[in-house]
Amino acid sequence: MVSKKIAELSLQQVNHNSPVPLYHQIEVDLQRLMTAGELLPQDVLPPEIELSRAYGVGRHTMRMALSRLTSAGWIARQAGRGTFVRERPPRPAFYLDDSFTRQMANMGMVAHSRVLDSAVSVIDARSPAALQEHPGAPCFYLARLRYGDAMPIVLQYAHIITERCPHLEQFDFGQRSLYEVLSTEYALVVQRLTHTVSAVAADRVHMEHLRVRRGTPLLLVKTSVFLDSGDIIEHTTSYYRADRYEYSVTRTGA
Amino acid sequence: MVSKKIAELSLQQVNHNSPVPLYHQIEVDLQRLMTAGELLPQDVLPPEIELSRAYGVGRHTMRMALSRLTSAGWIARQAGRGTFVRERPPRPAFYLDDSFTRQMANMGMVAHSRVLDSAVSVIDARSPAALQEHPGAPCFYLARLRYGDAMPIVLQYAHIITERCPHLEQFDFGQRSLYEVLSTEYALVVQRLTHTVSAVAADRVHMEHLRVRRGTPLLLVKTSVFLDSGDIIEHTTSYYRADRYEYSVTRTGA
DNA sequence: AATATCCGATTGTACGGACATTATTCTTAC
DNA sequence: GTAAGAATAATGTCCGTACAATCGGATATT
Repeated sequence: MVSKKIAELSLQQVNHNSPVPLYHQIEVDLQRLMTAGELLPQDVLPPEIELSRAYGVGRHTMRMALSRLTSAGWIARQAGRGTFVRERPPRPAFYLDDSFTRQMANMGMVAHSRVLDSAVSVIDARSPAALQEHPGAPCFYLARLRYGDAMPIVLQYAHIITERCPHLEQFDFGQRSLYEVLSTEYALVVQRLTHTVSAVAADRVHMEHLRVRRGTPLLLVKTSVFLDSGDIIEHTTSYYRADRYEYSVTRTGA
Repeated sequence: MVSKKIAELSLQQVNHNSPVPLYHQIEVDLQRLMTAGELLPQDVLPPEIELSRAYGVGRHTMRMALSRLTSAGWIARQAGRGTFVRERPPRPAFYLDDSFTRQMANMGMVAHSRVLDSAVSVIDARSPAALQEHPGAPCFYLARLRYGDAMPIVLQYAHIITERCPHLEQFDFGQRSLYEVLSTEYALVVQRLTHTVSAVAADRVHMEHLRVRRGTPLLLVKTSVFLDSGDIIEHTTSYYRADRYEYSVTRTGA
């Protein structure tokens, strides 16, 4: 278990005159090496004393940077052994891209979807409960069956309120994520989203589309998306095949 | 905005010969003052230099304690102003134990639980897959049926690796959360936790304890808790009655 | 009276050194 | 050969100092 040599790493020199604290400049630089693949999971960093010399800072400053990277989950340290690069560099807790496409890609599957129904309408009493605060608001409705490779995975019913993003339906959401379109085309910022996960037994509609037996347990995920104005912009109800999909979430420490 | 005087606080002296780091002894002492009400939200702590003198430690050690209390959410510091006691002492985003109790309370129900089985053992091949990286590690096993009012809600199987927290079983987790005990008694910091949610059909064991019919869809939640050292410390498998419980999570954007 | 300036209090950043603790590796004794 | 012990290497704890940055209030100026 030999540590990386200083010479093997393209450390970027710190700027002692910058108003940015030295420890933070070092944090950013090491994060760069880890995201760029110059430092890989399981790799052992050079000892802090060597790093401090290489960066031209005191040991205390170097330890400050390493300690903060430890709290943030980038690295783990063990007395007497060394400093190790952690398995998965922390990702933001907030995925703004289409998580279904991403998860399928992670599992080595190709995601695609079939539109079952779509309509431009308004919010009325038959719309999901989460949207009832905006009766009469124009909305875009989309029912899709989404596949991983050739297997149906999820049946999704999406309602998007188009009051602040007219003609949203013109975009191709096979290519772009909703969040990306809202941000670049309408300058709308997603501030918060909530997921509520439950389990239900498959009924006749699910049986047909997801090709499961009646009563098979399905994951029911309700997603609400809110803008920084506080208004809800999207609500989606999704029925996942529980045998082919897991909902997972990571929380990183206070 | 005048700060508390040292004389007004019943600081407990630290033990310089203890193997417990001084900064951690101070952390625990200040937490005691805050939970006991001797220091209230909005209160301003004495300046770090006075505190360090009062505790008989160097400024660096004092800052270390205050810095850790800051990360944990107990206090907030502002250059030029002072150190303030935060509004709500850190809440369980994290605490397993506590989160069930809290959720039941939110729904106006009284939570209690029945221990079905508990044992001190070691990780072996029959242990959950998530723990297989630590074969032979000592662990504490706890199977519980948890109720909201008189209704069974969830069947939980918890494995806690006690390698770095021996005799963890002596604490009463009806009163204290796992996170709080790890933090104050063992100076261990929870860095990350992951939840994986799936759905399964009730089998015979579930039928009996949760009092549901065979095949009823249940929410299967697997929780893994990791320390800042990168090591997993706990894994819990929970079977929730989906008709009485929803898993929900909110993500707030950058 | 309003504005600008200074000053003291407090936290933040950064340097230095000393010794302790932990894990690994190497040596030695049997 | 194996096991105990010694040396080594790494992180952890703790102390000291110096100066910078920030904030609030007091003072001085207009």
